[in-house]
Amino acid sequence: MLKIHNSLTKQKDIFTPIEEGKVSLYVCGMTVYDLCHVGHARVMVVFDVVVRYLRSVGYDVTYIRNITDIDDKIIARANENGETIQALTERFIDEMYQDADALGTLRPDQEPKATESMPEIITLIETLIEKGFAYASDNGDVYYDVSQFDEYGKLSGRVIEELRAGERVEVNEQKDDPLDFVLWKAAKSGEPAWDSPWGQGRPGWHIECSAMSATCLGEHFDIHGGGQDLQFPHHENEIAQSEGAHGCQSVNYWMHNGFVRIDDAKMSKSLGNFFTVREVLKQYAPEVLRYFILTSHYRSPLNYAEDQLEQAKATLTRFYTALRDVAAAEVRWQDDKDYGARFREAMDDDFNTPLALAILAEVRQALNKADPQEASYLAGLLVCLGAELGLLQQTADAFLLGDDDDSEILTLIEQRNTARAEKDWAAADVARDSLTAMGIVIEDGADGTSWRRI
RNA sequence: GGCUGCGUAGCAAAAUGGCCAUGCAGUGGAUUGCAAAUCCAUCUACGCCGGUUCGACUCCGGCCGCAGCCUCCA
Repeated sequence: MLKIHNSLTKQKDIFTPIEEGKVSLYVCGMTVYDLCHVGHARVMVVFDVVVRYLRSVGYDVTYIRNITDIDDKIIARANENGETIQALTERFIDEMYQDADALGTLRPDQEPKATESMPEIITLIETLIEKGFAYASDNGDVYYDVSQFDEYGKLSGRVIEELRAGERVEVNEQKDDPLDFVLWKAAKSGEPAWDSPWGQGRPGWHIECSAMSATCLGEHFDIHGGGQDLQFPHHENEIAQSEGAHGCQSVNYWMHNGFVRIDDAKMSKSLGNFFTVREVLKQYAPEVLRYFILTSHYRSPLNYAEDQLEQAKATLTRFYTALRDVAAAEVRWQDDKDYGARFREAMDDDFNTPLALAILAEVRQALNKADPQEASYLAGLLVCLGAELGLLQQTADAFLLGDDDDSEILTLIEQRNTARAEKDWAAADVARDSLTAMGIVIEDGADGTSWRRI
């Protein structure tokens, strides 16, 4: 029985889909004006695992992740760079795919873009005005009237009066109330703009997700995900918009993943303390980053540190070492009564990937001890369990050896083995020292010498 | 100030009212020409103070410390 921690109820709820056997999932994606950083990687990997797991236990999942391709930052960056908004966003959408693909994340079923959803966005704003949840101001802005939505604050646990007391909301003369938020922004000169009943303008940030989720998944769907920082105000506002306009509950389960931190501070663009996925992948295999992300539960903070990546790398090396030279059998983990059952228990408990990885480690150890027939089964089990986490899907050689030229390595190994055959240990060690200097580790086994890169 | 969440061994990270997490690192042993890999064994825990209980890392209360949100942010 799958349980999901629901930000709306603040507890683990038993997951019951709206329509039996089907799951509709919407995840807030990237604003495309720069490269993805490790925080973005976490969202991608976490929800990738959610999708993989839900599918593996039989759900027909529709996975939507939007792309925000128009907003203040995009406009500012395009101006800075002296390029068009379209050129900028297309470039970074392409970069995003490079990172997402490297990390082995499955493509969402649909990736709606804000700029391609204008009719839906405008219709939604019109509905909100008709129903009295929104008002147009003199300058062509349209605002959501927070006081009209009784349940405002239900997701983030906020109370309107307290927000007002906070006094940190900037005063804007166009708004009736400082807490009201913008649905449609009137265009300033030179800004990209779309026609609307309120004049030329562009959508506010929150409205696009309400429009696109309803378009792709309907007015009421199962799971909405995103980073914890989106819980307020973005998701709170999304609820106000969707539920105000549609008059029904919009989302059953809200999932929020924790932050990536550096030195105990949130990794963020505004603090400037971020690593891009691209930078990390220069030094580590994508699978290492993915493994690192999954070593922590998705709701916990994840402290980014190089030695943690080294640990992840060492662990993966052991997994692939165990898989090396074993012909993996075709196995369905769902049929395995021991490890498979415990894996399911772990994942059913709000996607507990650290516990799931502990079970994979047990399989690995059993595999190392097993006789050939059992080994083949356990290797198959390991690979198919790994698949649900997006791990262990390469060949052992691809991970351990890489695909750089290895002729020199093979020559040295041959030299060393010739020396060993003659019991010329000094010469053998010279060859090995050369290999060590090249970052190569040698392993003499019963049937020959194998090697791997450090 | 308001609202969340967290504090587990050298590092990372789970579960659990009474028994093993797990990974990386360390130590001892087996194995090896020596290594590596592997196996066996093993050392380090539950922020502090009270309470509930036969028994608490686990439940309750207080304290301390940390992070996040309240403003753009995955």
